Amino acid sequence: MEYCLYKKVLPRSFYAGDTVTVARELLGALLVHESSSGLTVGRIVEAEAYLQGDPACHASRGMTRRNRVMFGPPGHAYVYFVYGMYYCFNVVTAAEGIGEAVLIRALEPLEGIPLMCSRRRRRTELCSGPARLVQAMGIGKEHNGADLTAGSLVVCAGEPPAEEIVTSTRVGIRAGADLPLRFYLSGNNFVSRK
DNA sequence: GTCCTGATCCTCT
DNA sequence: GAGGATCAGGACG
Repeated sequence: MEYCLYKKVLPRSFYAGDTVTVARELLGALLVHESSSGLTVGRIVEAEAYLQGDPACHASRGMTRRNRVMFGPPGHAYVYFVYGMYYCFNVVTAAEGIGEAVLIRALEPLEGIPLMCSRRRRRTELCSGPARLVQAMGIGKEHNGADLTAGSLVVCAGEPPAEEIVTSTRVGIRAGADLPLRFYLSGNNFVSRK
């Protein structure tokens, strides 16, 4: 199967708008990573919005060295280290100066599945969870700040999803736990949690 | 400086 | 279902 990658890359303007809208519209889009060890592609099936003024958002208490890419121009990757072991991958949204982002929580593996298996050292649950997909896609801290509209790691438009979008509360947080800022594709088997 | 917490996942029981 | 792995940031003093 072939993808016309560079025709379909989502433009920066896609990310510049309302973060909740971007989070919903990212469902069905394709995350593409062309690395030295091969191409991996996954369809985004689950995402969470993190907003300015939202206590769960890393940027809620202003800019620090860690979160500064969230305040930069939209369409860049914000990759951060959690729990001493794992990385999570976010897409920076909203205008420059506003610290908002969308956490990608799950992908449906499409291309490079053998490579994902070898990176994950398992054959199931390759991309169903934020740290899992980062591992399967070969994303690392070196991608923090990477431009997602050009380069080896990009987001491309996919087919509009046939599934309905379900809204729920976010996973794994305490502050802001009641906010309906998690979105996933109904019935999709690759979502991390129902 | 020290302490604590965390947008997680894996391996047991 | 529970606990461990493992470390950077942020809050405090």
